[in-house]
Amino acid sequence: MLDILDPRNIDLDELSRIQKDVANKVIKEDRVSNPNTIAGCDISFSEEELAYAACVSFTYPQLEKLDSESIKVEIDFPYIPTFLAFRELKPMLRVVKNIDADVYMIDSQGLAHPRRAGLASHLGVVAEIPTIGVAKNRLCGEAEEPDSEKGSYTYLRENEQIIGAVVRTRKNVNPVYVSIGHKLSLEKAIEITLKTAPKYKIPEPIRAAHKLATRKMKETRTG
DNA sequence: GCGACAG
DNA sequence: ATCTTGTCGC
Repeated sequence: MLDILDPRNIDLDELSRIQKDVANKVIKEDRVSNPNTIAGCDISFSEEELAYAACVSFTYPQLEKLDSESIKVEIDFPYIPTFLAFRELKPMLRVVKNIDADVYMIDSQGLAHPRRAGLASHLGVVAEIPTIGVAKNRLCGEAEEPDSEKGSYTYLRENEQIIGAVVRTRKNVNPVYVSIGHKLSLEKAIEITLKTAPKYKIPEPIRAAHKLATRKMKETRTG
């Protein structure tokens, strides 16, 4: 029996071609002038093949909660660095479809990816929505350490090109990795990231989505 | 060949 | 990502 979760049974060259195609379709300029609503998306995993995807929207820049949605999803692809989209794209698409917002913040890289097609960009291109990639860790590129004050940032570079920014959303706390997802400039992405993180390192929309997904997952485990 | 490697 | 209590620091 073929194990679909076994990385050895996957044609990574073919998936790389898909990612390069996605990268060519990414729009790096602002197609949203003044966003009034921002949503965050995330997924929580329980077992290998079961997870919960959540999306929560807020007013911007006031950050008042507007709407939320969470769904149970089947996972049919393993976690392989640089191929995260093939594991989380479908669940994200389903949950994003139910929540309306001007901009979507995704817990992953956007252009700050070896083939410039991280999950945030992939989702943006496929769903045709403005997205921002906000990751807790670096995938590729190099950058200097930003100042420890909140709001400071440095650019993440790879081969002389700026692919993202290392942003300090909280004083003396590890920075987040921000990059263009789709239909928004890097400057706008950084601005939105900072404005949606008034208190914690992780921007409120993503934080709320993560908490909702995790809560739903644990409710199913217990009850 | 070796190390790095979003979630 | 997830498994987990207390604990150090602003």
